[in-house]
Amino acid sequence: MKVTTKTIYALQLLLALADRGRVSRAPIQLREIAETYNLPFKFLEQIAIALKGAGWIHGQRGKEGGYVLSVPPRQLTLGDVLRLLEGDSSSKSNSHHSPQEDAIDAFLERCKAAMDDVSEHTTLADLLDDAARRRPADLEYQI
Amino acid sequence: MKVTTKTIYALQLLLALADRGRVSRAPIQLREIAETYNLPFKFLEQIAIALKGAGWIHGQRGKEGGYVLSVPPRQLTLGDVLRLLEGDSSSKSNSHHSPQEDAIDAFLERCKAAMDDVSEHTTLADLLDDAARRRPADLEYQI
DNA sequence: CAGATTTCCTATTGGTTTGATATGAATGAT
DNA sequence: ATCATTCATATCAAACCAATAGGAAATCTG
Repeated sequence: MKVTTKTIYALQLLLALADRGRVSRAPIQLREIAETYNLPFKFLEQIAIALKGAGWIHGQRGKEGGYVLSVPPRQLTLGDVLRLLEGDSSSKSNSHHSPQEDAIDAFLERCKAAMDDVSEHTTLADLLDDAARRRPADLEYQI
Repeated sequence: MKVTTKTIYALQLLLALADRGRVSRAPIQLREIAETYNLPFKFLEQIAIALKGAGWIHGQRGKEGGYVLSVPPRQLTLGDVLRLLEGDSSSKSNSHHSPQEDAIDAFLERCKAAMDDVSEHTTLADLLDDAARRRPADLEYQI
């Protein structure tokens, strides 16, 4: 029902990397992203590691290091991101099955399915496009 | 993303009251519901008070007291229940509006809207029917 | 009226999650 | 070598969650 700020930050990070990746292939430092978007650097670090674990970004260590998106933005669905960061939530382990509980579970499952239908059909590229659309035209050239 | 057990219990309570309400108009005690469905009594009490506050159930105090559903099951949507128990979550107060954040917010809003579309169109009566459908036929007559 | 019973109300507790910071090791560019 | 950066853990405070506790208020029965 409620999405954590960790997930929001992750999306912002992915957005930033995708945005920069359109222009240059040079790695981008977390420190810079944290500053430009006003995000807690150390927290971002943890999130970046998680994203790296999923194989979506590549981290280059050392000086001049940073992160690069390692997946085409059109190929990464926001459902993927939500699933990674919001836990699996598929606690099918409840062995008690009263008809009432089953009906409730089924209802909640339908809610989740409706949400998934949106998130699985929205890609990072879509999000990037939407952000660009919301950016005033005269800022398009500040890149 | 994750629904609390409080909400689950609330739905079970409403289901129980709706089920009993089809037969008799006598109030049903929380103690009994807690026992038959194996729910923590004191916790149920709090939930019942919340549901009463929303005007969906009526509480009768004293001996032979209990709770009665005070709303037609077909009129109470599960969206109503979710909204009451899962907080409002409409934290539109964020005055910082980078295009990126806006795009992310819009995406999450679309997810929520998809969920709401299901929950607002599912009523307690639907849930009751579904539970009855899942109940073996030979238990229909145990009432 | 007296007593029993049930809802109503508020506080508190233990445990988990969340958001964030701290510290330092590993690694790579120059 | 040096420095900057990712990588990896550990820790912390605050918030939230599930549940319990204790009693006040109301209402039925006798």
